[in-house]
Amino acid sequence: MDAFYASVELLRYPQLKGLPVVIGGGRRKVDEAIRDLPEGSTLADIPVDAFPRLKDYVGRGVITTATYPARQFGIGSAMGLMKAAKLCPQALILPVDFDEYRKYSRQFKQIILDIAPVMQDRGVDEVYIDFTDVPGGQREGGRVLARLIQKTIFDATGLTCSIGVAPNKLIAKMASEFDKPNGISIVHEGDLQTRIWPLPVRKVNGIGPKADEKLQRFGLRTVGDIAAKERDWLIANFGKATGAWMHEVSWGRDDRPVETESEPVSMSRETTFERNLHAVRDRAELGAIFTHLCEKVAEDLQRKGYVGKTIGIKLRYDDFKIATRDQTIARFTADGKAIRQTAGQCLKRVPLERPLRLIGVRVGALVRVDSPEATSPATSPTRARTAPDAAAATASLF
DNA sequence: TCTGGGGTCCTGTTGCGA
DNA sequence: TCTGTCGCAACAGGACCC
Repeated sequence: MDAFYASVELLRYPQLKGLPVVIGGGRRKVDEAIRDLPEGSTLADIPVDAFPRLKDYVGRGVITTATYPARQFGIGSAMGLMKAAKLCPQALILPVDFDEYRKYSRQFKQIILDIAPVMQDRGVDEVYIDFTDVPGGQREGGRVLARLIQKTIFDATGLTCSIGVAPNKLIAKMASEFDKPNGISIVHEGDLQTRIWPLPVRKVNGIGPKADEKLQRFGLRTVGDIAAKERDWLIANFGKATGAWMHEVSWGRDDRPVETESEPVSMSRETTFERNLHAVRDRAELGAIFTHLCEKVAEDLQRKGYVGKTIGIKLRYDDFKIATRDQTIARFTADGKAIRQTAGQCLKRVPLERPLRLIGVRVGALVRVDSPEATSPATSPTRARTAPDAAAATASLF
């Protein structure tokens, strides 16, 4: 298989070109900051001076994405806004406009589908493409097709797009980062030693901060360092699955196909509060938020045509520790009240002494509402396992 | 100084029935 | 009847990604 990995650059406000800009923050907060901007103006025609600066932003939130000039200051995705403000106080801050992103995302994917129909959706701005069977796909090692895709997307949307071409998804994704933004990188099997092995291990999709840290402890800094280790050594130190996976990855091997369709496994809604809330003191407020989240998940399920039967909750305490509880019920549901009821049961099994900063509701084990399972008679009640922390329940607080 | 929201997948533990 | 063990499903947590 030959794979493309394409990602579009969604920051596209021309007047902001070359400036340090971050997108992020609580939507509400940033909206407040730009409330006084000219009526009816879209972000694209707002003058640079009108945008708020990071130094003027106060409150919780993280960076969703940042322009390359902003990255020069050390700013990156998922960084707290307060920290980013220290690094580059003059950076402009824009609200996250997911509706807008989704619109462009659909366009970008449709264009690719029209050209190369074997496409895997990887989120709002990224896709994998198997172009093995695309007529002319092999010309100049894929470069001709990549250029066509870039040009078509740019003409239709004004978005630039970085593309990696390689024998598999793993390498294609890494290749796409070689020449950002708006680049095309082609990596052949024989380029493994020269182009992949020198990369830091963190560049591998699937090696995050934790795995990186552990690898560093063993003195493994680059992909090549991993490749130099025996497979058995990796398995002994990282576990059977992870160790074997690391070995394969470091040798550039990846046989995952490009998956053109997938069904969702779960849907959830969660929210971080403006200030920490306490289960007792802020009971009414929390209860209202909790119910609202259940209704939102129910709406999402109904709108998308799914029902689920594993209901779960998630709490994040003030110390950032997370607790989750879930429970599988006998019948599939997409009903807000049913979700609320089971989620409430889950809540009784979790400690509620500490202040909370986030609460979330999740529905998993999804099937399509029109599938046979969805309407089949209730399965025998799941074994009620005694909750080990049932004693921690602080009465029925919600 | 802090750290969003929506997901997926994996791992270890535990309880249950065969 | 008692006990061990094995596999499965459910659950909790955590890593990771966009």
